[in-house]
Amino acid sequence: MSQVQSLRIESMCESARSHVDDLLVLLSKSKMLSILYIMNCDPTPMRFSEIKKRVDSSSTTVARRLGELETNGLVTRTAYATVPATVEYTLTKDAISLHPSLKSMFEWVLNRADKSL
Amino acid sequence: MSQVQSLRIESMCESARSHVDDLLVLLSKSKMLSILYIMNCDPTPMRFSEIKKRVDSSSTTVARRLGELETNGLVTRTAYATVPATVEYTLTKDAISLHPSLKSMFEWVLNRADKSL
DNA sequence: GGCACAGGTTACAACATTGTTACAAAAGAA
DNA sequence: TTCTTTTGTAACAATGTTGTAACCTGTGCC
Repeated sequence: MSQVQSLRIESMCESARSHVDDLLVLLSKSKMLSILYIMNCDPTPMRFSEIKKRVDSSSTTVARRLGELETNGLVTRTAYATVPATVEYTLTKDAISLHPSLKSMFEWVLNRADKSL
Repeated sequence: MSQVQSLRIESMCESARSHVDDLLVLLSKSKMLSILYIMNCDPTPMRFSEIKKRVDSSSTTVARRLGELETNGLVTRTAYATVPATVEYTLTKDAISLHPSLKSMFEWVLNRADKSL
């Protein structure tokens, strides 16, 4: 293999690794796993206030997380021109496909939390 | 149900919820999922330097993460009086039981990272 | 007009986390 | 004696993240 090819492949791997890292950083942000889990458990469009109530965090943080999820194509945001405003968030297919992992991870967490009581 | 009972149960739930939150905070710390995944994929005792190399982070952060994992009963640390010092880290049974979730989560991440190239 | 509501945004101060640098211990090799 | 190695720790400055408080929109209701 030429040095050029080798370098190109290496840089591809670098790029792939950085994408992986980006995703892990995204998933590791505070409340992110909770938001995904909550939305996955109740797979109907969910309103901002409902999500905020369930994850128990500030508007700022919830808005930030939802924005990041939207940017990364994991949720879609739909605003309705009602009064007062209604906004619904829905998980995309990609996010839904994460559900099995998320579910078993939360089962592990719940199980462990139980034991430590 | 008496008010006392109701309060007790409520406080138990509060306590359980806080344990869940603590675990999620732990798992959401930087490099934590990577460390658990790396160690789970190669389920033999792993040395500090090997972990550090594979997660590609500073000694400080790796040491902090491993310390937190040990505190939470997810890894055991064994030091050998060789020269220079040798220290091996092993996942506990509890951490190993997280492997299926972790594995499918990483598959999802890798899959998504691939697509975004 | 003034208030309420949902769903945010902005600015900012407080707090948390990170990597860097320097250091340490222990003993064998040069 | 000094160098090397592994596995860290301590201090600290830089950076990142959080919640709070204030504010905004648009409109129906009193």
